[in-house]
Amino acid sequence: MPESPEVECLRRSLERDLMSARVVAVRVFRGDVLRAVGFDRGRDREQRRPLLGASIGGLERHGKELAILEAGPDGRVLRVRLGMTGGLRLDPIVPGRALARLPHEHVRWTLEGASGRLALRHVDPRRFGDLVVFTDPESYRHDRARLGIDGITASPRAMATRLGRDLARSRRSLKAALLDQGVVAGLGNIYADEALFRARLDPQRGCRTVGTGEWQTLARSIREVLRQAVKAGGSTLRDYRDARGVAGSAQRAHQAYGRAGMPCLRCGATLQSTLIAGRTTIRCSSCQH
DNA sequence: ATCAGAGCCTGCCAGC
DNA sequence: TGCTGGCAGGCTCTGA
Repeated sequence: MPESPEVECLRRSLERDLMSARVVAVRVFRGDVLRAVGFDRGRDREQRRPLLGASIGGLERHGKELAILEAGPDGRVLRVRLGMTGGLRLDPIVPGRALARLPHEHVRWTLEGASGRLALRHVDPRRFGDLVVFTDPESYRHDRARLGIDGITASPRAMATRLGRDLARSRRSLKAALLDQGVVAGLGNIYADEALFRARLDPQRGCRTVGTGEWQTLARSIREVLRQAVKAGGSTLRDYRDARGVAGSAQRAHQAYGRAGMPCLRCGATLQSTLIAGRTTIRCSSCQH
């Protein structure tokens, strides 16, 4: 489902209702989507009832990863990676009426807060995503250091510096490099193509041939594409919804992704589909260089 | 260092 | 109608 704009929209749609709410019950329907790391004692408990008893202190996003933090300096952290088809949804709980398990619902948290009683449900048909409980914020942030600079929040200047630093000597193609979450975090197949299209850079081009000015252009394009997608509520191609079931409209603004065989909106040439780094890539061979 | 390919899963769609 | 193959927004491992 999601690249970082969709995860950011999901985060925002959860934030108000989850803040300060308390986890009063947890049901794990499918244990193999869940892992608890770093717990000397209580690992078993966290795997059976992750975050039980927690008051939610915050929701963070970095790249495509979402973290739900228990309040307090030593609070537990639940890291959510949605993979291709994962999602979280929030439903009010009506007294006396049980919520049936959704297809592919793997974990359900029952929360009590200012918004009343709510069910937070993790749903993921393909199960490419996972849930990990960390003992505390520090161990979570240590793990998160694998990720590069965040494409939505980083300044274009910092992003350009990071791109140049990590990639200037790389033999990889630009497309492969943008999909690497260790450089800039948050781009997936859609927004990588969109950012390269806007920057007029050929996805097949080797990183080593890219100059300083072009890294700056690319950094601006990345930020712009991601931020516009957040404003539009994310891209809903088939199944993405925020926590309240609201679809996004960013797909209407796509200029490259999904437009193979159609005319380039800049120059009119036919957009081409190629396979780069194992992923379908759409590009205009006449105006991306 | 980098790439292709395979694998992890399920759902959907086009073509036969 | 029903089957088959191909494809999908992610990520990780293997072997070359």
